[in-house]
Amino acid sequence: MKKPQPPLRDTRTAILSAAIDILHVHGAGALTVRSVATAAGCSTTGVYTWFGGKNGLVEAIFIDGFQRFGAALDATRATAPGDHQVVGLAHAYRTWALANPTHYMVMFARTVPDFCPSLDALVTAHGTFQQLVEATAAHMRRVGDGGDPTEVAHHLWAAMHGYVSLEIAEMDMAVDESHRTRRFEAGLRMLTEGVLRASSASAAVTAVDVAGTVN
Amino acid sequence: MKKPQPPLRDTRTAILSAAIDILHVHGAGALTVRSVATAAGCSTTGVYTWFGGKNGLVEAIFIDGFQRFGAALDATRATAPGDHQVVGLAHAYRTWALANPTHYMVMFARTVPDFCPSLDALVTAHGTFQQLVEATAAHMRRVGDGGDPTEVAHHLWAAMHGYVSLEIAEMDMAVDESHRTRRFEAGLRMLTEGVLRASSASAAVTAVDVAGTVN
DNA sequence: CTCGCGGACGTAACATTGTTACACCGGTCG
DNA sequence: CGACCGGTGTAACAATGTTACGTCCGCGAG
Repeated sequence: MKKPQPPLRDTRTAILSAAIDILHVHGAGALTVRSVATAAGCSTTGVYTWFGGKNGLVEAIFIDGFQRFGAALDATRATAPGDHQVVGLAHAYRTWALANPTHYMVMFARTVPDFCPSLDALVTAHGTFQQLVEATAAHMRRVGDGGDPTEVAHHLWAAMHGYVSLEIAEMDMAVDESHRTRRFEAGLRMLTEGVLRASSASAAVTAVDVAGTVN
Repeated sequence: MKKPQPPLRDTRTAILSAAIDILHVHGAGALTVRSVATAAGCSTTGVYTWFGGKNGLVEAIFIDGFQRFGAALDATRATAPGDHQVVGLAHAYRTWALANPTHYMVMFARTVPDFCPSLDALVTAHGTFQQLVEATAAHMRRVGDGGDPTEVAHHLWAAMHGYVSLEIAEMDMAVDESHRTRRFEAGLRMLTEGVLRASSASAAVTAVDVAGTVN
């Protein structure tokens, strides 16, 4: 089979990076096929030859976002392998999301109306999530918690996503940035302490009797 | 000043309800001025006379959503005034959000690209949030917690929003609905117990020393 | 009663956006 | 050399948000 891929894919990467630039600078509303094409130095056809359309481009943005996101989390895990790896990961999570709010929203909030991530894209997202699971598992092992790390990581993820996405949507009525940071850290502390405190509690996470709590 | 408003605003309500119907049934991507106008039985001009454009219409949807959301939460608070009012409120929160996912996303996730809620809209949203604050305050009073109810309510809100919005975006890899429900309830239980447990903890929420937790 | 005015409305146009059809061009292989 | 095939650009088409303009109706002034 011929040369695997001559530098033809350069236009593909040019288009993708131009799209991500536009998304970061001007928001999802400015992410038009024409603006991306002109920024990439080609015509609109290029978007269709390399991505099949706008949805394909958004999916590439989605996947690329999770790769960058995962890389940022990975870097944090590598440089801060101490006791508070989960806490460091959470801070990296929030830092990346607040530094790339539009990208984060494309990944988590379906900012582009008619876009639905494919299975491949969801697999990439799942891989990023696994980092949180691993860090959580290490943390729980260190503390002697016998619960299910995946489930605990889901709780952590949901909480981090809640704080961060409310913050991005400017729906938390916090006065200033430092207040938001303190709130996030306080919630994070409560969570980690609460999750780790009782092994029985996190064991009950996977099979909890529910009936009594509703009313 | 003449009659305040003769039934002229009927077209306004017709347009708004048609828009909400379309949003609920076909999603935010199908929310076009033309489709709304035809569904409401008028021309596209009506949207501009009554809402000033698509952004105005989306803002009306935003406000109406928070009013309905607040009414649902209010109803729950009225019918379940027992000990677990916060828990009941959380369930009502999740139930409403999962029953109206596209509406919820317009309200919290900026699904419509170039829409930014005005100050009035944010005031309405804040009013809905106050219900959560009041229920939290009552709960904390009952348990003797001396922390700041507003801050605690923010933590609860962020967590609920995290679970629910991940669920709506199909980003939580839960097998089935009951698993998601159990997860939500387990997280909610952890949260309420954790928040209430130590008054000192929730007092520290408002002024927590941070420096040591980052690394 | 007539006239004029102003608000609500519809028709039709315009700019923008996603998408597609078609022609071109350069390399590769028979 | 000629045919094919993939990447590219131009130009068109349908849909959408928006606006200009004309129309109709109700109401108050003269």
